[in-house]
Amino acid sequence: MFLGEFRHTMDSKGRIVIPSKFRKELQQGCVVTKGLDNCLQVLTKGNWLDESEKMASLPPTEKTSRQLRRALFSGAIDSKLDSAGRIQIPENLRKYSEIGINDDVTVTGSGPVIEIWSTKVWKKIQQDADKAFANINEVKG
Amino acid sequence: MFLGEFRHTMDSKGRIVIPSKFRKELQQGCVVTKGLDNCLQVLTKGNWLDESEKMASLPPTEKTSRQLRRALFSGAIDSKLDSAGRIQIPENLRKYSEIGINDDVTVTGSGPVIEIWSTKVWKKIQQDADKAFANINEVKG
DNA sequence: TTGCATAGTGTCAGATAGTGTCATATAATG
DNA sequence: CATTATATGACACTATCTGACACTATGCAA
Repeated sequence: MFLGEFRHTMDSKGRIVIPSKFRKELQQGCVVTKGLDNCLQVLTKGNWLDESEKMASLPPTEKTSRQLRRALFSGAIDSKLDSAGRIQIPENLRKYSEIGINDDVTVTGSGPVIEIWSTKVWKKIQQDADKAFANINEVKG
Repeated sequence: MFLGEFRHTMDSKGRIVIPSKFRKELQQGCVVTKGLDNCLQVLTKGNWLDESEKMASLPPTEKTSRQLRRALFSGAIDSKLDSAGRIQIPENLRKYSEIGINDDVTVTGSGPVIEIWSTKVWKKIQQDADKAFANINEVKG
């Protein structure tokens, strides 16, 4: 279970530090994939296998299932922490998440997965989320 | 399991570099065939046997399955990586995939298979794929 | 058959991207 | 406050990619 919010930066070689609290669970390797709203997700090997098995079993003759498979697998990368607790983010995922070299990054624990955000994007998302949350409470009274 | 997305080019002799992460699994030789949606597929010997058995077992009375089978078998070549990790793409497959000499190529991991795309085609496909992926996650989430 | 043209193969070297390690700075902990 | 752990920048090192080029094989024409 991953919890919390952490500020980091992407180094000049495209690497991001994973907060030390998260490292133990990822020691056996992890998979980085595209998440919604331009974030990246980091999954443990176990979680990834569950996800991907669903996809692999879809019939390849169906166009949409082919598409799903492509999106999932091409947007994923199998990785591991280096000795300093960092992971390398490949170019296509940097682009997808709008995280450039030396940019600020927010890493959040989100239950079973870790999410990585460009801090710029994160702030915006969080404002929206707060707003929605406030509205719900108003309605409920 | 093949994962990720890589940019390369087809060299002046019709060869394509296979990303280093994929090479280990292909060391024992590989099979290149026509894939759906104008891509080429690269399979390990083992996966090729599985796939081709599946195809062979499709009912030959169905017209589309006959067509699939013909495309799959007639378009297939068995190949191996050269010392620089490249494979030679024969003319008929270059034509099928719309990859010309010196063109940009995108190589994607798609689970059990590797797909090779003209980058031009891939960009289109990827948009669709990402959309399908986003939709399914919205519903789930 | 011989010579020529074309396609494919093997090898190499420079450029670049990725990886590993270390030292310092900063933050967390007792 | 002292001590430890963590984060980040720097740098050297390695692997990979790419383009070049020479060599081989094949087919075609003279």
